[in-house]
Amino acid sequence: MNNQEVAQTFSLLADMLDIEGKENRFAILAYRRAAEQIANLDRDINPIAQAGELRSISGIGQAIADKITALLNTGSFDLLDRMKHTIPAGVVEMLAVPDMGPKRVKLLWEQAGVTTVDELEQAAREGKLAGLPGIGPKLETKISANIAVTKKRGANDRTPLGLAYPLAHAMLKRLMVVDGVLRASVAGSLRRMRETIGDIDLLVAAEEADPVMDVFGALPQVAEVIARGPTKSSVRLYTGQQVDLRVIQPQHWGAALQYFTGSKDHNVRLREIALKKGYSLNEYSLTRVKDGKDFFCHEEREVYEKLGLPFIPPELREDRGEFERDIPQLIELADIRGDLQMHSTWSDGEYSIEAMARAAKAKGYEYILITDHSQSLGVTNGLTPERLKQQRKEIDAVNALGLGIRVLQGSEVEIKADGSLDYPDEVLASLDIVLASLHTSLRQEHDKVTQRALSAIRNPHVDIFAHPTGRLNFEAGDPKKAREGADLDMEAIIAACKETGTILEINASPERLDLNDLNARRALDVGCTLVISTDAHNPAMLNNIHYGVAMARRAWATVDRVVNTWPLEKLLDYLK
DNA sequence: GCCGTTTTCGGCCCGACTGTTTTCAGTCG
Repeated sequence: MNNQEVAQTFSLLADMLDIEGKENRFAILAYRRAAEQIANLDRDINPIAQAGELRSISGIGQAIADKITALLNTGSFDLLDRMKHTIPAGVVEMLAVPDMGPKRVKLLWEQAGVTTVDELEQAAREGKLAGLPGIGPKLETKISANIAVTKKRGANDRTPLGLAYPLAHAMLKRLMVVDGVLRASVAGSLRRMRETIGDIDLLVAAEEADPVMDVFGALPQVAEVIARGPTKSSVRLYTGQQVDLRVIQPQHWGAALQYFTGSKDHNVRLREIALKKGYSLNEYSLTRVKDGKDFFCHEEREVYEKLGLPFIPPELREDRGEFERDIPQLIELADIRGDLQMHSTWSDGEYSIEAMARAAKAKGYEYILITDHSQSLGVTNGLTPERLKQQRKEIDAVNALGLGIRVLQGSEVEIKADGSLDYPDEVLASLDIVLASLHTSLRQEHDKVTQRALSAIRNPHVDIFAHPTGRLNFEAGDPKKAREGADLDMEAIIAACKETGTILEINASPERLDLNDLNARRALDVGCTLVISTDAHNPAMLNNIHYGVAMARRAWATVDRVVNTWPLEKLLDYLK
């Protein structure tokens, strides 16, 4: 069982206990916290369990550690078996329908015999829900509509960051120019730059909420207004996402932005710390408990300052150690000096080398690496060794133009299905920097694909292992199309990169984000170096670099560990 | 069920909105 499967098991257990309604609610909360910590773990839980070190994970005590051990060894544990026996799977699935929580699910199951989402849909349609305790005609209609939305979107359908980000900023841009709006920001998981986003959260400061709410509800992206109160509106977009807007008074800005950025677990920890220091924290202010005095925070930073904490950047607010460890000076967008993966018309890029160089110079870069595909990747017009030589002449010519940016020749060399590279060593040796990556036969079984990657990493000519897993979060033009990455032994890959000095790429293309934050953090913990590259196929795509920087920040990366923040001389020295 | 720079026992974050309610329960984040 992998980490996500273990986490889902405890989340399921908590759901079942919630519905049953007998267990102490804090015990259920403990199961949920454990699930969250396991999902956020940057290492495989199996070796941790084998070493008997599960209790070193925050939120896991002896009881849960024992359950995890049994789960990993036997596939289940007693309480899980008992609960699965007690509560039908279809009953738990009803929780995925909005407005259906544990109480209503239990009510419908026990008093109306509803045991699946389909039966719930039918019961709602036939008017059998209204009249049950606490349920009237409005809720019945709402549940019916919610089921339709759930079925259309799929239960746990989070939106990839790269789709949610432009959507949210387009809406925010419109809200910012509403009369009376003083400040506006995205919040929630989008501000933390998580790789997937649940609901989109927007925060606005204004004296009057109504004009903002009016514009919000009438935005062209909005299909339906779900809720509207004096400070909060929720809408559903045509593209399926829910967007929550909070409008607050300007003096509440700092506390509100902190609160709505989350994560939930981070905020719970922060409020616990506040209470220990004598303050109660909510989204409006810090309140001193002894005399009820309110301390407003105009800036988010003041919330942390008042509690005696360093400012914690949004990307770190996941309860992954940010309260225990020193907060380093994280890498920033402005630290990037060059882009070490991009394509030109020599293979499948859309612009000439000169055009890419000029665009990179305009971004303030000092160097770029042209990394057109290698010969075996036919669909991309990959380069033969002969064409590589011709390309070198063109690169020399571009460098002779005096554009103020250094253009290097590289290649994104295919790691073939048998683990060999697509160019002989003497060709690789002629390149300034060599990337190796997997595009084909990604579905090879675990050991085979891992060995294949390892043999490339161990080739002394290979400098960078690019978009390591090969996963796709979505595909431009077809957002629903995604694919899992190769089934790599990431721990072995990271160890080999550390041993050989091979650089691991964070591919900043929003379709990839590969390495993701957890893998990148593990790589840094082990001592690897990283590079953040856009894989641009046109000048506009160079701007995707911020997604990669965000992943690196979520991995706690500092400039000394990210090679394309270095001056070119230092980078080339390192590669020798 | 977890946890401790007040605690190894007694706590465990806080508020908005809706629908069903004559004062609040349920859901959500």
